[in-house]
Amino acid sequence: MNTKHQKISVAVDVLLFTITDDKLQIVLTKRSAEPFRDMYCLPGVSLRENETPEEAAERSLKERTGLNDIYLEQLYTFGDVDRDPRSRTISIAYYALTDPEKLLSSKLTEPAILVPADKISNGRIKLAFDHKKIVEYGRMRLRGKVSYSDIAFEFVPEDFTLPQLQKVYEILLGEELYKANFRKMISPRVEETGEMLTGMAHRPSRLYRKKSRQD
Amino acid sequence: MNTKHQKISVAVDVLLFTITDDKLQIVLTKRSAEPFRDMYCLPGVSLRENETPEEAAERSLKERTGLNDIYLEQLYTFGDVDRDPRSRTISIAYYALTDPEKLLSSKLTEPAILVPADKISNGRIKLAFDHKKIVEYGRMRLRGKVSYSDIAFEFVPEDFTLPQLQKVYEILLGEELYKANFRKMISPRVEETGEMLTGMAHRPSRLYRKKSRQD
DNA sequence: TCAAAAGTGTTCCGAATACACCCATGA
DNA sequence: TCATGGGTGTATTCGGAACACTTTTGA
Repeated sequence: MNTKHQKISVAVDVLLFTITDDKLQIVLTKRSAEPFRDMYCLPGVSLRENETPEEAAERSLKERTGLNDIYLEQLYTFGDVDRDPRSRTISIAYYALTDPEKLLSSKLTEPAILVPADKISNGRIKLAFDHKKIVEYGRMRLRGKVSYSDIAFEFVPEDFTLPQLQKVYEILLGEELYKANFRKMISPRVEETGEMLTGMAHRPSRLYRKKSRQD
Repeated sequence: MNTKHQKISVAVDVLLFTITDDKLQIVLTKRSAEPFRDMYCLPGVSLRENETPEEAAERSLKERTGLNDIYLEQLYTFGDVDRDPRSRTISIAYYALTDPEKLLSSKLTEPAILVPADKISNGRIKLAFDHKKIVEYGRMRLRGKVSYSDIAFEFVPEDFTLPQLQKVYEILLGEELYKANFRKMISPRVEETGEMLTGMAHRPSRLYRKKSRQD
């Protein structure tokens, strides 16, 4: 490893997922400058000398969405030689997860919008740079992690009902689940709050909370 | 994302795993310059402007081990602010897998050596920079991927016996497996070559090959 | 003929799947 | 009272864990 000077820039881009309207959604911002002016892209920042990539990702999130303290994990580093037409730039991509309540209450700053992930995947919305690739990679990771981790909980508020949580699983996995079996699978990981969610034209559902530590 | 000039260097480090003497082994090189002179570290290169991180990883492998065309996958990008005392440097880490035959036949170039991963984990061998962290992260990933992927096959020659392959699984998982069950699990993914491995003081074992495509 | 490791068939168990049913509410 | 979705118990299936056994070689 030698440190001859390189002319390589380092960006940190963030893929913020949430679920609203029973769809996986992603936060985008509109580019105000060339190249790709007026196209959408992932919120990103240039890595500063005195911050870690993770801090840069948090900064980007904070700037664009006002969000703090949400699930954040490094996704992949994209480094195609021509991914940025201006200059050689690598992008350390992170993905973040939040429940829509938190996101909508802190409201997005101006040019940021929430779009269904499917509209990117199917090409209805085109993204600048190689950001579509980043989105696809992130969706893949998300799908892969659902079944063996607790990430699904990141998409619901602290208190939630099991039907709500089941819906999240179904959206992330892309398939319907059997109610009874889902409950058996999830019940060791949650605990009742004692509260109910009422007001529906059917039986009220119990509210649950994630168990802090599996026994 | 803006492209104000940064003074951030980009390195690509490679964690090459193999298995010899029934132990997981890692290729290291000795540093010839300050800082950390004479300490061991992972083989790495400085990312060039006209190459992708993956190409840089391949170049590093080629330089240090002569190896081509082996399993290579991006691991993680390490970016602590003070991970390199000389200047701000991020490291895009890759990990590579090879069977020992290939590695030993193409022999390591001078300062490169093969050491048991455990000697790094338990502190008997100290590495420069944050490379111990990279090693631990790589071992974690390796353990995680064994059960749901085919990476174990990368550690055996093209033709191998099931006891050989089982040993690889045991080393990667860190636990003993039951012969009969291991065979049932693995048999749909392999096919017999028709050859046998003879010369042992016990029943000869059949040679197998990885099935190209699962039916 | 014996030790050592290769190789195989069968039982056992628990978790995931599938099915069938009851419950509480607002309209 | 009924449509709607919440909630639960039980049978069934399947794959992994565990066990017991036979086979083939060199020494």
